[in-house]
Amino acid sequence: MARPKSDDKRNALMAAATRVIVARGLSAPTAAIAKAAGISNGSLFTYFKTKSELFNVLYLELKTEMAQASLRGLPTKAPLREQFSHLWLNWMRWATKHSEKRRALALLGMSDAITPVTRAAGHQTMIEIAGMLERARAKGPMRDAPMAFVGTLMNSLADATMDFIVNEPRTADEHSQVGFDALWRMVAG
Amino acid sequence: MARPKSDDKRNALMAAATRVIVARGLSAPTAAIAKAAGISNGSLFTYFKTKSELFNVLYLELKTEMAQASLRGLPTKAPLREQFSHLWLNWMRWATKHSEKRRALALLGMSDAITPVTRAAGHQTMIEIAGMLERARAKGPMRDAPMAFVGTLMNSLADATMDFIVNEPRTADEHSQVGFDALWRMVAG
Amino acid sequence: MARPKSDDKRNALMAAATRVIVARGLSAPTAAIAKAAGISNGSLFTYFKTKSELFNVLYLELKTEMAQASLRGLPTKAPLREQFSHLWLNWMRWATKHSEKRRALALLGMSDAITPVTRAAGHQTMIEIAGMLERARAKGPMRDAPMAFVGTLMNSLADATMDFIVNEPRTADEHSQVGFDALWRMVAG
Amino acid sequence: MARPKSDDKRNALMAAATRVIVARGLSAPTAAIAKAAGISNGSLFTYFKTKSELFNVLYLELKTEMAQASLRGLPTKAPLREQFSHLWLNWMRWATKHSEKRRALALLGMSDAITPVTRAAGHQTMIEIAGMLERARAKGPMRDAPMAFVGTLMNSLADATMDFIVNEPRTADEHSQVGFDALWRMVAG
DNA sequence: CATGAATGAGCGTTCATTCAT
DNA sequence: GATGAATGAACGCTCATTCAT
Repeated sequence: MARPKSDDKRNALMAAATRVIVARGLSAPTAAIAKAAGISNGSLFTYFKTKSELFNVLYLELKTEMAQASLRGLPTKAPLREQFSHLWLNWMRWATKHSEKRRALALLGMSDAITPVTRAAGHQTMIEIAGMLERARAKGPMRDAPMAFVGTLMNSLADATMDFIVNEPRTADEHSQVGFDALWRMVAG
Repeated sequence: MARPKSDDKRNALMAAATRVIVARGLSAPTAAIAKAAGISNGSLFTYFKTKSELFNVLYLELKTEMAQASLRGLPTKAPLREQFSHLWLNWMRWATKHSEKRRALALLGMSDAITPVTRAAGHQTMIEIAGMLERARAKGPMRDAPMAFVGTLMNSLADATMDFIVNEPRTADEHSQVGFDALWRMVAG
Repeated sequence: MARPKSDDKRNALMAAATRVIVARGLSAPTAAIAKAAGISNGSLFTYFKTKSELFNVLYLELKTEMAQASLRGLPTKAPLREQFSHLWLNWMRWATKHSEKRRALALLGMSDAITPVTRAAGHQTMIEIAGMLERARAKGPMRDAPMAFVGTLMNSLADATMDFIVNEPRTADEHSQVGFDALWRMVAG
Repeated sequence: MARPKSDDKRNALMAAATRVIVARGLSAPTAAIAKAAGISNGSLFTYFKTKSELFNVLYLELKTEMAQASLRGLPTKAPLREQFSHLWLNWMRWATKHSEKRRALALLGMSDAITPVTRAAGHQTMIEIAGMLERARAKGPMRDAPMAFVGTLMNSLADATMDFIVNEPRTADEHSQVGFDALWRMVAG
């Protein structure tokens, strides 16, 4: 496995891509990304065979980071609602703190370049969250709806909440809570 | 007075743009759109000064059509929940029936080409829907949350529901209802 | 001969072309010229088969007008130098007064569109002036140089003088005189 | 340090631009220039950011070359008239020998693409020539005329002479002399 | 492996000219 | 004849990717 090339540069490239995608959109030239990473345009392609590969890897990395941030310090013994609330607040805080990453992730999510395989892997990173959602709705009004649907609804609510709080960082925690309560009402009744 | 600008061609252009955007994304070449509309590449520019203008006009037209479809046959005298439910089902049916338009609209919504002015006009088309939402939450648990936030949540729920039913047209009505119930629980308690 | 179409429009087209060429250069679109003339773009081509033809006709018309203006009121009985001086001042005054026409003429003169035939015809319009030049240098230091050469020199001097006075209309007459004296020294010794 | 930008290619580009501009005018496509230089159309833009920049650089380079050619071997100790004559003949010989460059320079001189800054720099290259002209006319009949005017007249005479001799290379030197004598008579009396 | 020049397909837009009305 | 929409070739420039150094 061990990557043959410099991890530093690879990371610089990821960070640069995040910044540049946010600033210039998905059509950002590879040359701009390389420049922002402090390396030559040609070198980008020794780290990622194509622009598309860079985007896929970045997408997955950001998604993974986001999922892991959500799970940090989960009070495993506490009641479900409290666990879920903890997770949700982690999630929102990550989005607030890393708004650039979150924005890049959102953009990448709608890129044609992201393959179904990558999307599936992205879902996998959230499997624990999905598990909690599953339990949360088990006795609620959505107990008979397909999980895929419920998951979609949760994600859309999370995205909407992020969209909102990113622009109003002052009241971030407050609105995060409002978002969570809304989710819980929706799912657990 | 010479050949007048043809409404047929204009419409063909809009329809072609819708199709081609869905098929090839926002980077769809104007030449491809023109060809799909059965006209020469140059002619596209007698109908729309720039690609960007075409996108803006199309965005607004689709958004307007969607909003109007939602309001069709609204039972103005009925209780609010029934009215809203009617509207929601209309909305979802339009999305199911015109899934290409709905997909194009979603893509256009994230295009850099769409100006703030166009976005604002787009919001206007949904003002009646926003009014109903306002009344729906007036006594509910979200009565103190900013309307902008509640609106965002509703839209995200609508989008998520559409995303889901578009891929499962058989159960569209059923899941639309599930989506609405979720919304109502969230907003009106 | 009698032109079948409106002389008014034809003239408007010439005047418009003059203005537009000065303002936007030789690459001025035919549509811009038509618009400036108050007619439709298509109509331009009923008056001139091609853009090139318009340019050739305009070139010749301006050149003719310039030559005729030079000869106006020529004191045929006066000594040669006085006649020539009169002509030269006429010439310069026309250039000062119709600086747009003069500028358009200069631009047209270097257009690839102007055919050798048109250029030859343009020379013809100046044949009387050439005759005076011929007599002026008959006993002077350039008596053995080819007339074509002497003519070229005179034209270049005229152009340079015009270029100068057009930008300094206040001293136009004075510098015109300086230009003429220079010419006379050069040619007649 | 990778493939360095090749001077050969740069020069090929300049030479090609010169040829193609003469052959096809100022509207010569960049692709034609690149092709004539033996490189790909895209590569032109690694050497010159825009077509306009290429034109400006070429203009200045040709103008500089012309000015330097004029000054080669100037007999600094000789009387002014002899120095000036030497310079003039150098000038005309360069024009005869490099008639394509001279034609391209003339065309570029009337291009809208050439910026005032470039034009000013072009003037600078001829500053020594202007100095000689200044001294030549110091006691002559044009001693009171603005130098800008006298300079314009000299240039126009030079251009006219070049125009003439380029088409008659056999008698080039002879007519160059005639041109110089004319200039001297005009300026120095 | 790093560099950045080289490549060439591709794009949005313009414009002289034609042609339906 | 007048109009202005229709046409399509052409252009300047960009950019992902390759390759010589």
